[in-house]
Amino acid sequence: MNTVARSSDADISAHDRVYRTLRTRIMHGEIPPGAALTLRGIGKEFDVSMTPAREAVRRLVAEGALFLSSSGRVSTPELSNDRIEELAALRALLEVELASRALPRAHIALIDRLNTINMTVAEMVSKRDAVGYIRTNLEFHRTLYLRAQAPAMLAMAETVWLQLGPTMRALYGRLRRTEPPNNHRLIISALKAGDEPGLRLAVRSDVTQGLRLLAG
Amino acid sequence: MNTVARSSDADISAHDRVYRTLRTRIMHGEIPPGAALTLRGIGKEFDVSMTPAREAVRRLVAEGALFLSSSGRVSTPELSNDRIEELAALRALLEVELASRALPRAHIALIDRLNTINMTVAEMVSKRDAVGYIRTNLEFHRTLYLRAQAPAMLAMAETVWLQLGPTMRALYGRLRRTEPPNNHRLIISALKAGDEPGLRLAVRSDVTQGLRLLAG
DNA sequence: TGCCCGCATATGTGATCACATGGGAACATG
DNA sequence: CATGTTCCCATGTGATCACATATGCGGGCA
Repeated sequence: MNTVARSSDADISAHDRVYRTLRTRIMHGEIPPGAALTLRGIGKEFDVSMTPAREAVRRLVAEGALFLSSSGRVSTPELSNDRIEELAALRALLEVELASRALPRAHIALIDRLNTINMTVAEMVSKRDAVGYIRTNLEFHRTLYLRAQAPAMLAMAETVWLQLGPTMRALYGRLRRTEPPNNHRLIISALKAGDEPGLRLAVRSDVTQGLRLLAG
Repeated sequence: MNTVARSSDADISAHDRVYRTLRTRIMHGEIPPGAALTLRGIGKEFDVSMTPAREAVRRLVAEGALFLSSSGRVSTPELSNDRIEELAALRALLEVELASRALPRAHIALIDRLNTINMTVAEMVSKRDAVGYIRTNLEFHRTLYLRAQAPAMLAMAETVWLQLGPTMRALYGRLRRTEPPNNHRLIISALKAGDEPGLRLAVRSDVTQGLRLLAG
């Protein structure tokens, strides 16, 4: 089977399909930290040869989504506390700016959509669905930041999410909280009121809260 | 020649050698915007097959250093003004934070090194050596930011430098200025004085100045 | 029983090949 | 001379193979 870019499968290249699927899995916390991946295993799962599997893995390594050992083996990263704190600081830096830029463009339709997404987030929390929570929580943030019209900045924020994916699964998995997200309501309120300082504070709190309780 | 990881060449893998070389070229502005690259051409230059060339290129595309057309051809990016402004804003955001974190650790030895580097920067400016200027200017910034002990943040800043590499070459090439970098002296002064607000302002000015004069 | 050594194999790396396709030059046409 | 068309080849994609080596397991030895 030497078929290249077959017109089924939406005309997408093989390595891109593999890349996108793995990226989503990692970002949403579907893979725990430290899990090993093999090129032949990936190839077998996606029914492709090692070549596209290698390209997808290389790309994910470049984005910090996967860790490459000195012998070339790949696995999801196991982040140190220092690294987690640094990534949290990066989230704060980037996302506060993104929210601030989105504020003047945040009309009522956006706020409605954020409210709807936030209800799904609360549902995931009550169901203790860690992966669902991470996915909808990121959807909440991305929906807001898309309004900032700053694609490079959003891409950087998503890269940070990607790096934190497996760790977030581990953290929220052991967290066991049931309260719906209070900071999200603060974000929506600040958007409604056009309150920029309040928005910056709410985003910063939302982004850094879950990562503070590590310390072990 | 099927030799894998031959012990000469510092035991570094072929794709890594290609990657590092291309990355440095791009970041230092040795390649103009819109220049096309081919896998076979890269392979021929580095005396490797297409495989490591592809991996290196993929990685650089993932970092935004190269642009991948819809048909798979790769070239250095030609950035829009909006994109340049956004990347400048990212530089400001990240590098102000890095400088601020480096400030409490900036002892006299560091300031001496920065002064030395800055003399080389001035020399490059007087020689109108665009590539040399970009290289030493980035060395100035990296030397300072290394003190921040924030590797993820520094990596992000370097990714932004990488994306701006070819564009910086084009901008400074048409700039033709001869004044030595004044903002660098302001940065050093603020470091000596332990003046954090002054440092933040100086870094922000230094980072955003050269990119303001585009507007066409 | 615990530890170390060796071997089999799983795994990554790089080369090479077959193939589809897009880009650009050469040519034709108005 | 300008513009559209055709065709060839340069180029990217993916599969497969050969090879070096790290990993991990099993057996032997203290």
